[in-house]
Amino acid sequence: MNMSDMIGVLSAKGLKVTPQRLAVLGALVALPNHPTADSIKAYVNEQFPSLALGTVYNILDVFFEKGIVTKVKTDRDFVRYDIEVNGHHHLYCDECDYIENYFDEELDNLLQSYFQRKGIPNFNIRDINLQIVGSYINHNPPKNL
Amino acid sequence: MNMSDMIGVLSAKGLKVTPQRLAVLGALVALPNHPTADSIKAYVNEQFPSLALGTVYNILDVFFEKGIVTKVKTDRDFVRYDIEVNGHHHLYCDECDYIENYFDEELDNLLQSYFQRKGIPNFNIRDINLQIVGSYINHNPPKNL
DNA sequence: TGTTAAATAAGAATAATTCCTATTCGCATG
DNA sequence: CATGCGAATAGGAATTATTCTTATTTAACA
Ligand SMILES: [Mn+2]
Ligand SMILES: [Mn+2]
Ligand SMILES: [Zn+2]
Ligand SMILES: [Zn+2]
Repeated sequence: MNMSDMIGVLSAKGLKVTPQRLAVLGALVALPNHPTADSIKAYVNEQFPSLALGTVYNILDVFFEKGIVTKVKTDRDFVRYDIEVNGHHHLYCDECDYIENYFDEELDNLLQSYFQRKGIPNFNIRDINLQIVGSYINHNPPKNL
Repeated sequence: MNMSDMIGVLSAKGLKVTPQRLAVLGALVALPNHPTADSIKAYVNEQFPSLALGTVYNILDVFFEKGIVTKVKTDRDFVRYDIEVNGHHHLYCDECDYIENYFDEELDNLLQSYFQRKGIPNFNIRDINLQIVGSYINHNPPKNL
């Protein structure tokens, strides 16, 4: 995603294009591991020292409301953000805090047909996310959270 | 789960049997909706006013370490606890904060054989949890979080 | 270029959770 | 049953992720 793509993302949602928003969007694209607000701030601050943490939260909230990011559920006490808004699943590493995206159309079709056939009484399914927990072989995770 | 079952659970893990631990265990059994530390305290305090919130957290931590409870991942800023430690999935209601257990052996077999066949490169799967997001028809959730 | 509503910076406030420590208590031992 | 000890608890302080507040700045548009 290049600069004009990012400007397009913001404009398309009716958001003012500001350097702060572009920087946060760029961080979300650059950081591979579902970053926290804090790690986004740290990343952006290298080039843009004046960005305040409160502003990062404001921007992420707006992005969330507009569907530009999603939040990733963990059992730790902070939220992680995800620039990938198309439905996908996650690999959770047991041994570190790495969370990797997992796309699998075949799996999605399998699940869809399973629940279409079987259903859940009294419940309307809108979305299904798998948390695949385990560990990498020869794990060498990126440093950034 | 009755009182002697609960005493058995604690003893089996080498934990001292205290009234506080029994009360928290009882609350976990009684509260159907993956309660927070705070709602466990509120529930227990009705019969046991002296139980301190810090003690609830201590006890839940010990239970977690011993595998008596698990933590349920949400995108809100507090942790919810689960007395059901056997592998299962969750229905997340869109419209309220209800989280219901979902057991489905057929589904588990389906997933297991799928991943046995397909695998994930460089990753060892230990556990798979589905977050099934949607809404109940005619929803009338219990009051307790 | 000037106007204006929206966005930001900075710091205070909030709330879930953790930490600290004096006191209490379960339980093993005699 | 009494004693002693290490573990557990109560209560409050500390921490920390997140939210709130407000004065200042700025992007967008006429
Ligand atoms: Mn993701
Ligand atoms: Mn559960
Ligand atoms: Zn790892
Ligand atoms: Zn509901």
